[in-house]
Amino acid sequence: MKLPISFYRQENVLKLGKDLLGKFLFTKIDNKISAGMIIETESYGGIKDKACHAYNNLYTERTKVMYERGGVAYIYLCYGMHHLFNIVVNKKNIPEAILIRALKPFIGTDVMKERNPSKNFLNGPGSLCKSLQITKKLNGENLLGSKIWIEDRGVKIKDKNILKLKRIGIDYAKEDALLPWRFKIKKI
DNA sequence: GTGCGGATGAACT
DNA sequence: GTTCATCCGCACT
Repeated sequence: MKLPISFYRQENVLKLGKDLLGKFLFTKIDNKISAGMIIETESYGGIKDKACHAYNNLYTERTKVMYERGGVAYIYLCYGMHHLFNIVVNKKNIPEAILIRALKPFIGTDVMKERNPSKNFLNGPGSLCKSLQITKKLNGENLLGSKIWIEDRGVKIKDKNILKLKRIGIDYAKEDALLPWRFKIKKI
């Protein structure tokens, strides 16, 4: 079943980063469904997090989506070539989001490989967006809609099987770059 | 209008 | 571990 809106409105972005592990991200683009299980996330903690685009309450055309109520998609272009998909959480005007970094194939593997022939087609935030055809067109899209959504299929990840690691590619955030806000399912 | 740096990926060693 | 392709968005003038 689709995650209810109340899930996204919770106020603990770190708990949500962990809770999203084992959930399933779906897209339906051009009438083709593809999906994967979320196995790695990173939490971005609002105006006090130097790694967050909304640090210091920065409000621009790009970041405004993060100020929406939880339950919408924040998608932007990085390095001029990669789309990155984030889940906006918490209340309106609290700009917190969770970046999806990796998925495990579930549905529509052939379609995904066709869109992204690379070996790591769901490993890495830019790669998985290419495979699921997530583009800026979906920026601000409601995650309970019919184009992009997240389902709970009863998979439970125990806390002892979750690795807590520092986030990647944000060295400019100085001390915040060391925060263990990346969550990953331990390989069994 | 202009300058500059980035929440990356792929292909290397 | 390294390099580099490649261009949007932010902050300024």
